[in-house]
Amino acid sequence: MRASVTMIEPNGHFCSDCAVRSFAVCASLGPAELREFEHLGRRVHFATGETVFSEEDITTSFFNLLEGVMRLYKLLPDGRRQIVGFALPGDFLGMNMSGRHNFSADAIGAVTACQFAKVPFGRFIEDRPHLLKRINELAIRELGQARDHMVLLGRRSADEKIATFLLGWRARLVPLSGPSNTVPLPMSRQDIADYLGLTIETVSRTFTKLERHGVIEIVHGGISLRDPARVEALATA
Amino acid sequence: MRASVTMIEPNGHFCSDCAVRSFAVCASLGPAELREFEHLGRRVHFATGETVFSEEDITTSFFNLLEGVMRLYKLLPDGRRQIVGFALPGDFLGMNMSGRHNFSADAIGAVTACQFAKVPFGRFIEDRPHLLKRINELAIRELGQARDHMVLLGRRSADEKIATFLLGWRARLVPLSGPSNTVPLPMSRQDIADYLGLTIETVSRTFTKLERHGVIEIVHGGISLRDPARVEALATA
DNA sequence: AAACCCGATTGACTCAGGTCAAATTTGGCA
DNA sequence: TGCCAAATTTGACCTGAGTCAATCGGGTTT
Repeated sequence: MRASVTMIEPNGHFCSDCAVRSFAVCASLGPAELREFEHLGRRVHFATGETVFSEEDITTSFFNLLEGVMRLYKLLPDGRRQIVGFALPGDFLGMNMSGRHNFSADAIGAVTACQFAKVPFGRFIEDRPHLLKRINELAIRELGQARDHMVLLGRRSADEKIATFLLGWRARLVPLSGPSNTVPLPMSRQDIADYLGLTIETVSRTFTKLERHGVIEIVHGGISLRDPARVEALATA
Repeated sequence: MRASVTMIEPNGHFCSDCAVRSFAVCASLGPAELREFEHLGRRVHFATGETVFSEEDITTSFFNLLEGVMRLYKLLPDGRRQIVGFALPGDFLGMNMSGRHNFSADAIGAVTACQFAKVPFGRFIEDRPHLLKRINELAIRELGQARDHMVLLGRRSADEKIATFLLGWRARLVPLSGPSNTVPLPMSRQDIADYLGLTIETVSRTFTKLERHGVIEIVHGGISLRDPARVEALATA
C-alpha cells in the first residue's frame, strides 16, 4: 500500500485560502511570511489505507493535515498495535525535528496534506521564533492529551473508555463541523479497539449495550448520542 | 503535607558547578547567559511525600530537578491514580508556558530543585531561541516516551509491563549513576502499580514469580537483575 | 523487648474483558 | 440485481488480573 497511489499536484495552491489556516501551525505567520511559506509546502494526496510514514523512517518531511483523518500508531514485534492518536485537519505531524518519527501514520479514507521537506522547513523556522513557539505550544498540548490518554488506558473500564472516546472525538470535531450529538466515526471498530486498549469484540459489545440502554444509537458511519448527559456521567465516573 | 517543610535557601548557588548542568535545559546556555540565568532560579527543597504542585494549579513556576525523584500523576474524581512518569535529576517540569499544570508532582524521598518564576523565565526565553529550541526538544522527547508508555498500558501483559519498567528505569539511571544490574526502586509498590496500570498485588506477585524463576532478585530498596537477557526477552515479547 | 505501624506479600476467590467460533450485516463491484 | 469479501455483531467459554482478607516483616516508639 505504502505510497502507491500518492499524487503530487504541481500547480499552485494558496495558504491564504487554506481551510485549516486559522488553527494550524501556520496561524502564527504574518501575510508576508505566508507568501514565502507557501513555496515550502506541496499539496499531497493519500488514498484509503495508505501509509504516510512509518515509525522506523528517519524524519525527512513534516505534514500539515488539510483534509481527512489519519491513525497514528505503534506496533509491537508480534503485531499488537496501539493507536496513539487520530489526526484531523489542522494537525501538524512529524514534530521530531531530528531523528526518526516514532510512530506510523495511515490515511483513514482519502487524505490531503501539506508536505514540507525537513531541511528548508528547519531553515525557515530558524529565524522565526514565533513559529517555533507555536510548534512548542502544539507539542505541549499533545503532551497533555497523551497524559490524559494514559489515564484512560491505565485506569478506566471498557464502558468509561468508550464514553470518554465518544465525547473526546465529538469535542475535536466541533471546530471542524460545529457541535452535534451525532458523532461520525470514520475509523473501524478495530481502530477504536486499538486506540482504547480493548478488543474489537468488547468495543462492539459495549456499543450494543449502550444502545440497548438508550444511551446512544448506532447509526450509519457513526454514533448518535441519545442521552449525552448519561454518556458524560459514564465518562466522569 | 503540601509545602509544609519547604525551605528556600537565600544564599548563592552556582549553575557552573551544578551536577545536572550538562543534560538539563540549561545545557543550551553559554557562560555569559548562565550568569544571568543564575539569578532567575532559587534552590528549593521538598521533604518526602510533599506535593510540589497540583494539576489544577495554574502554572506560576517551572522546576529543574537537581536531586531526588518525583512522581508525576493524575487523579480521577473517585481517587484512581495514574502515574504518568517519574522525574529524575536534570528533568524540567511544568513546561506549560501558559495555563495550568496538567498533572501533579510529589517528592519521593527528599528533593532539591531549581525553581523559576514563570514571568521572568518567560522573558528570559523570549530573546533566546536556542533555549526555546532546547525546551522544544525536551517536550518532543517526552512526547515520544508518553507514546511508548501508551503502548505499554494498552497492549502489554503484567509480566511485560514489569520487565519493561525495570529495563526502562535502569536505562534512565545510567547517566546518573552508571550502568548496573541492580536497579534501585525508590518508589513504593503502589507507585509502580499506578505507573503500569496494575494493582499492588499484581506487582508484588509478578516480582515474586520472576524471583522464583531466577530472573531477578528482590533486594532491599530495589531489584537485582540476575538474568538481564531473560528480562529483555520478557520486555520484547 | 514488647507493642505498634505500615508497606509488602500471599492466598482464595471473582469477574471484566479476552478468546474462539459462528452468524449476520455491509459494501463493493461485475 | 446478485455475489463475494470484509467488517461487525453475537454467543459460549476461559483466564489474567482484580478484589478481599489475612499474614508477614522491618523499622520505630515506648
